[in-house]
Amino acid sequence: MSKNLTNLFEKFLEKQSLFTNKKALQSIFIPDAIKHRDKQIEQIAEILAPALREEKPSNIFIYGKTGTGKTLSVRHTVDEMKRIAEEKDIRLKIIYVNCKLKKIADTEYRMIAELSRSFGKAVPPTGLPTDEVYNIFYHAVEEQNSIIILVLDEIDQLINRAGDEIIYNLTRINSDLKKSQLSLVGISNDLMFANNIDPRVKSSLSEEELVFPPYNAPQIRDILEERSKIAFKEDVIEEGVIAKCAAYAAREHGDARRALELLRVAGEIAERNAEDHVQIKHIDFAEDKIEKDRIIDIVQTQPKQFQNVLFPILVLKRNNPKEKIYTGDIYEIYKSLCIKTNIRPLTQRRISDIISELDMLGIINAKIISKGRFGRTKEISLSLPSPVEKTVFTLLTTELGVDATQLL
DNA sequence: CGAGATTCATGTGAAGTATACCTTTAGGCTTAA
DNA sequence: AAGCCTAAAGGTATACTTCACATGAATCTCGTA
Repeated sequence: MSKNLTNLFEKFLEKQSLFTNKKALQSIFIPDAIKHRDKQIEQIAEILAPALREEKPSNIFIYGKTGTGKTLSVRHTVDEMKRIAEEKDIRLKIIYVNCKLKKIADTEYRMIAELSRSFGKAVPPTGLPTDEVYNIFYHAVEEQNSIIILVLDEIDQLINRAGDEIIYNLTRINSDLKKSQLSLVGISNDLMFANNIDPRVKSSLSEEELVFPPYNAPQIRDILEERSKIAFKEDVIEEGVIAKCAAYAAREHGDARRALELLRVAGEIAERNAEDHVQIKHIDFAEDKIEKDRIIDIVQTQPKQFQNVLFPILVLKRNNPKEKIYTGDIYEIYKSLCIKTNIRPLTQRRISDIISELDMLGIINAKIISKGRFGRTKEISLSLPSPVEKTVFTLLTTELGVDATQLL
C-alpha cells in the first residue's frame, strides 16, 4: 500500500510538469500588461485621479458581463494608485471587497460589519443594532483621515440580497464625514440590474458610468496566448487548443475568465493523464469537469435542510423521469426523509422558499404554473447534465445516509 | 355554446416565535494599600 | 477602595412558523341561442 504511494509520488516527481507558472491562469492573477482594455483603464484612471490630489473622485459604476476584465482593470488601476500614493505619501486608502465571494456579506448588517472589519475594527457577527454597526463603520472611516476608495465587486449580488439601502447610506455618509471622503466603485455583472434599483441610489452611485464590452474571439485568443506563454512550458499546447478555448468562451459571451479556467483545467487533466501535450480533447473533458465541480461544490456547501429538499427532487426524477415534479410531492418525500434522518421537518411554507432558493442557485428550475381546477404549484425540473446528476445523487445518499428506495 | 363563478393546491406577504449571540450593568469577590 | 469577573438584563439578526389572503386556469353552472 504505502509502497504504491511512494511509487506514485516518485513517479509524480519524475514526471515533468506541463506548467511553469500556473498562477498566470488564475483569475486573481494581474498581468503586467492588460490587453484590449487600454481605453477602459485610462478612463478609470482619469476618473479616480483626483484622489491623488486628495480630492474626492466621482463614484463610478462599471457594467460588463463576467470575464470581461472589469475586476482586473480596476484592480490594476487601483494597485498602481496605491503604489504612487505610498511613494508620494498621499493619504489614500483603497479597499476592495468582493460581495459575492464573501459568503458572509449577504445582508446589510453583515456587509457593513465586513467593511468595518477591513478597517481593522472587530464587529460581532450578530447582536448589534444595525445603526450601531454603521456607527462603528463611520468612525473607522473618519479615523483614516484620508480619501477612501471602496471597490464593491459584484455589487448586484449584494443589492439583490441585502437591498439598496446600503448603497444609499454609503453614498450619504460623505456629508457627515469631516476628515475623510469616501468614493464608491461599483462593479456589476448584471446589465439589467441598474433598472431595478432605486433611482436615487442609481444616480448617486453612477456619477460616472463605464461599460466593458465582451471580448471577441480573436481578443480572447490573444489573451490566452499571452497568458499561456507564462503559464505553460514551451510547445506543450497543441495546435488549435487555444483557438478552441477562445471559441468556446466567445460563444459564452466573451468570458475570458472562463477561457482561462478551461485552459488551466485542461492542462491539469493532461498532466494527470501523464500526457506531454495539452490536446483538444482535454478541453472537452475540462468543460465537463468545471461544470461538475461547480455544482458539487454548491450542493456540498448547502445547509442540511437544503440537501434534504434537493434529495427528494432527485429521487422523484430518478423514479419517474418523465413525470413532472410538484411542490406537494417533494414535501411528502421530504417529510419521510426527515423522519429517517432524524431531522425536524420544516413547514411547507419554508420548503417553498427553499425551493425558490435552490432555483436561484441554478441547481433546479422552478416555474410557477397553474393546473387550473387542480390548483397552482411550482413545476420543478432538474437542469443538471445526467452524469452530474448521478454524482450529486450518490453524494447526497452518502451525506444523508439514506436509501432512496425507502422513501417512495 | 360561452361568460362568469368556482375550485384546488400552493404561492406569498406579514407578523410572530425561538434561538444564538452581543453589550451593558450591577453586584460580588479579590487584591493591594 | 479600586479593579476584575460573572451573571442577569436588554437588544438584535436570522431562520423558521403561523395565519391569512392571493392566484390563475381547468372545470362547472347556467342563461341564452
